[in-house]
Amino acid sequence: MAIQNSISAPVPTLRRLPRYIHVLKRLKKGNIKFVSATTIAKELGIESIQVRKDLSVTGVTGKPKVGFELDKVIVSIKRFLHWDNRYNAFLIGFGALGEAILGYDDFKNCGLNIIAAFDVDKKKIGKNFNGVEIFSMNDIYSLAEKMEVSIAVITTPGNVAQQIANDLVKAGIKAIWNFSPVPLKVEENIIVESVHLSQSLAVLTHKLSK
Amino acid sequence: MAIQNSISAPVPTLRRLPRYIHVLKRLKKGNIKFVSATTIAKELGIESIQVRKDLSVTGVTGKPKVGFELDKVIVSIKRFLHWDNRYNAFLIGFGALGEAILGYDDFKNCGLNIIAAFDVDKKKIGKNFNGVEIFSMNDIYSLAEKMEVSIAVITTPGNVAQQIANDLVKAGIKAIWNFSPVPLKVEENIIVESVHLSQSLAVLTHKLSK
DNA sequence: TAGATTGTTAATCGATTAACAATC
DNA sequence: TAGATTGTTAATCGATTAACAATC
Repeated sequence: MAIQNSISAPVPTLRRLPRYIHVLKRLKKGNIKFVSATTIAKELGIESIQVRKDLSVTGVTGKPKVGFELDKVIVSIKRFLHWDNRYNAFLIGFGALGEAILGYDDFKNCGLNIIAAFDVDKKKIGKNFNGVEIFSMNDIYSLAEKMEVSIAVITTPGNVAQQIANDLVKAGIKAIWNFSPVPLKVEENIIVESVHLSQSLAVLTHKLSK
Repeated sequence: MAIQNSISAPVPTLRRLPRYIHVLKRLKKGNIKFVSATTIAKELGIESIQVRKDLSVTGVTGKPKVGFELDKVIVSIKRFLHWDNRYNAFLIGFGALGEAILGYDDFKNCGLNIIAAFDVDKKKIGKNFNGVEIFSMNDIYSLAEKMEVSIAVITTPGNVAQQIANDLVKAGIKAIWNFSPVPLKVEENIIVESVHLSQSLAVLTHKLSK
């Protein structure tokens, strides 16, 4: 099987694409059919040339003078991000953050299909949240082997995150969305995307004068 | 009063600095006093030259052959990010995400001091969580005027976020940590730092082959 | 001392922005 | 048609990486 996915894009572009979807969906409610790069740019406070460059990587084309067809752009971005299907996912750690993620139904439109959650807290195990059952941490490996899971969302404390990651990789997981504070070490072909809110906070507080 | 804060740094550098603190604190537990840029880099899977460049912006210096003194680096980064003091903050929206943020005590070490929370849910109003009282949304403006608040953490749905931002800016807020999905429009001198988890998810799913 | 590491200056790389022909 | 907008190629900008002298 040949390695596909040769079509890539700069990470900053990938990160802007969901913002375009958001704006476009909002405009769509106003019954608008076509939109120019300038309009999208204004909504987001960026430059129109950047919007055109970004959209071009998804393969969508517009009409000079007219702009881009809303629906075509949305479909094109979604396909490019693989948001036109859903990857099965495990949620590891069902604290407040885990609950926030599981409760946010819109992630279903972002390729994420959480099919099981895991926690150490016996009071939570066996319960059901938003249609997803919460299992014991001990069941991760066996369930991961049984089910077809691509993504692990790790919201546990740092001290257990690496071990959990190891287990999941062994069980065949392909990608980790890491909310734990530790830098996970995994083999080359495993995708790790980490969210560290303190990084965002650093940008904010640094800009604030004392 | 002169405008200070002329010392700046690239945003990617600002975002890496908290990661260094995390690694350094971990090493400190092992009773290590000095560390080389190479060691830090290896822990994070990046290049040592990048670590040295990043650390240099904070003003800290190391000793050739020996490396950097752990404590000196931590103090230097914290000062640079203004994490050596705390900014008073309001948390607007006390859903699962708001609870996760309020419950994460380590943000206190990242310059963030949440002094009040706000929600529309009458069942939550008047309650206390992690030492912070939850008020009615209607009290935001009056309380913001009374208290010395620098930061607003907005975790509300998108449809009310802009109005809340407007009110808070009028009441004298300086920065907004925005978790709502809408792009907030505020006057030039207000700092807005947005967290959109779908952006991170886009990077992950795009890399995943179908 | 010799070797390792810092810190600075220069080179490279990649993303953003500009310019402009093509086109509806 | 004239004007607005796309899409592509080139120029600029800024971050990353390389090179290397200074130094403990």
